[in-house]
Formats: sequence, C-alpha cells, structure tokens
Amino acid sequence: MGDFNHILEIDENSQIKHFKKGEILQAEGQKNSSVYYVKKGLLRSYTIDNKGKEHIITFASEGWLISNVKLADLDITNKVFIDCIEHSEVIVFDKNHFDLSKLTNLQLEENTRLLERRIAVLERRVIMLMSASAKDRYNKFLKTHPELPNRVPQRMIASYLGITPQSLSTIKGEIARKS
Amino acid sequence: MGDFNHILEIDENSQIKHFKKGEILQAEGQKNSSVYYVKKGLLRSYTIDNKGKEHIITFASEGWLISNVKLADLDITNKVFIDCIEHSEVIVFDKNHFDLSKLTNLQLEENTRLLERRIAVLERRVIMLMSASAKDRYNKFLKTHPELPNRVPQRMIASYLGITPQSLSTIKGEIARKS
DNA sequence: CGAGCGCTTGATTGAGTTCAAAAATCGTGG
DNA sequence: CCACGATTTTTGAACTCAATCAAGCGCTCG
Repeated sequence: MGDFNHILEIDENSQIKHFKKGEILQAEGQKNSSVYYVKKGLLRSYTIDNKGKEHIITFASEGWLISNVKLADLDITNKVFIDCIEHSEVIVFDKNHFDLSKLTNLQLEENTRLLERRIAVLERRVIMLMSASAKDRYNKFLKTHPELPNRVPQRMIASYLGITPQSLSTIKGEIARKS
Repeated sequence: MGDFNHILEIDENSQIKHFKKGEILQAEGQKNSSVYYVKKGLLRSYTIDNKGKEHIITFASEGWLISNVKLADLDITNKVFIDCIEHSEVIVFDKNHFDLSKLTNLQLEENTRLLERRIAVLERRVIMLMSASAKDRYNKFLKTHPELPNRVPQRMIASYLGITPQSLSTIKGEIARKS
C-alpha cells in the first residue's frame, strides 16, 4: 500500500483487533463508520441491491485500507457492509482519526493520495464494466490480483466482476480447455 | 457544487478561458493536467477503449469541477480526454494550484470533500452498471440529470450509460409508447 | 454418514449488440 | 434564409453473450 506512515499512526483513536471469518465489521447504515487497515487476512466491502443481490465493491488484503466513504454533505448514502473473508488482524481507526479538522497537513496529503488512488481504481472499473466482456474482465482480474483466486470463493469473484457464478464457471472452463 | 470557496480562489495559477463547442481542453496523456471549473457551459471527460469506442466518464455543467486524477505513485494512467459540448466559460487551474504541498489546511479539507463526493458517485455507478438494466440506468439518469438530455446528444448519453445509441433509441421509444 | 453449500455443466431464454438502411436534424456556405 | 451534405436518430432483422433454470457432482462440517 505504500508508505502512508503518518496517517496510519496508532493513537488513542485506534486499536488492533482480530476478526473471524465471516464476522461483520460494519453493517448497513452504521453511524460511526470506521476505517480499517488490514495487517493480515482479507476483508471485503459490498452492497446489496434492491433485488437482494450482493455486489462486491472492494477486496482488501494485507496492506490495504478499507472503509465506507463518509458523505456529510450528500443525500446519497451508499449502504455498505464490510466483512471478513479470512481470519484477519486489523487496525481499526475510529472515525475521529480521520476527522479532517484534526489531521495535520501531512496526514491530509496522505489521505488525499489514498482517495485519488481509489478514484483511479473506480474509474478503471467503470470503463471495464462498460467496454469489456465477462471473459476479458476475468482475465484482467487475474492479472491485477493474481493471488486472490486462491483465497476468495468463486462466487465472490463473480460478484466483483458483475457476472453470475455460473458464467464465471463456464468462462474458467473455456480458458482451461484452451491450454 | 456547494461552497468550495477557498480552493477555488483565483490566483496567479488560474485564469478564465472560453472554449468553443468541440474544443479539446485536454488530450490523452497530457503531462500537466489542469483542473477545470465550469462557470457556464458543458464539458465532458471520456476515454477511448482499445476497440476505439468512447466511454464518457463525467459530464460537468455549471458549478462543477472536472479533471483527470493525477497519479504520481501509480503506474496506472487513465488516458482521459476532456472536451467541450457547449461553448463554455471555464476557470482553468494550473496543476500547481492543486499541488498538495502548497495548499492550506482548509483547502486540503475542501479538496478531500470533493474527492469523497467523486468516490461516492463512482461507487454508485459501478453498482448501477452491475445490477441495473439499460432501461433502469436511463431512468435513473433522467432523475439525477433532468436537464442534460436537452443539452447532450443521445449518443453521448448512451456512451455514459454504457449502451449503444441504437439501444437507447429503442428504450426511449418504449418509454414514450407507455405514456 | 448425511445435509448443505459451492462448483460445474447443459438447455433455454432474453437483453442488448451488430449490421443495415431510412428518416430526421443540424450546420454551414452560398 | 435556404439548400445541401453530414451527422444523428430511428427502426428492423439477425445474432451473441450472459442470465436463468435445472440437474448432478464433490467436499466439508456437524
């Protein structure tokens, strides 16, 4: 994740916690949303659409931050869940830790870089979803996250790619048959 | 766009410019990317995929900022174009204006809020693309951008929604027939 | 050992694309 | 201001990719 040392300093507003596989760190609409830094393990954030389907927004493995975006000024509230795919060791930052007015200039700069990185990732994902076939998206996923297929159930990868588990299975079959 | 007065202060690094319809403000891979605030008119940012198809990332009408995200630390460079849909009056901020180390704390806070808003919008778009049909996406678009259909060619709306102009035309026909 | 969950595989269906051509609109120069 | 060419939009037919429906297999965990 780089060297965001200042923003990740552990202080009175943060603590190390352990979560078991399947544990929910943050449920929908939770008020005081935290920011989580994954020391070890694997988390995911996802929403549930109005048809009851899960859509994974991000995976966060070792060294990554995960959080819901706080939107004081916007009526849009993305109902986001965060839970645990593997047993994980996580630094939990109280929202106060990321309270802008309490941050130093250096911390704000680091935070900005984190946000910009996230924007770039999201933009690329939007473009992928609009332009690439399911197979292309899966191949791209394998390139950018080569280690995840071993750690994440297929159905979650499908959910991340925006396709059904059945389609992903078929795609995998086609790829395997070629080689 | 809210009240981002501090970050939008005009200084020696910014200037007001007029652009004609069709003019390109920023071409792919341009080094010193600027940030544009639309006083009047309409801009768009878009990419071109490897099949040569345009995909619109954002529309920016009066009161909105538009820019490419700068990613010093990431190998990913989204090749983004910005051009003019209507004759527009734009404040062009030199990249130095948004040079983090030169910003005050207050400006950094405002910048952070802008970035977070953008993330929320992008996340919702990702979820939309993964869960909603073309018709649903179009209806949602009409709700959130009721004025744009009068100002933007259909094919660009289609490009924004991730569908072909033909499909959008068909969808519009269906909607019209119902009422 | 059996129940349940996840993955695979195949048949069918449907939303959206592609290809093609006609109709409408826009823009520009005379 | 009109006319003509260019671009956009509409419409229709054929096709394609991925979703849905459905059945069967294999593994794990209780």
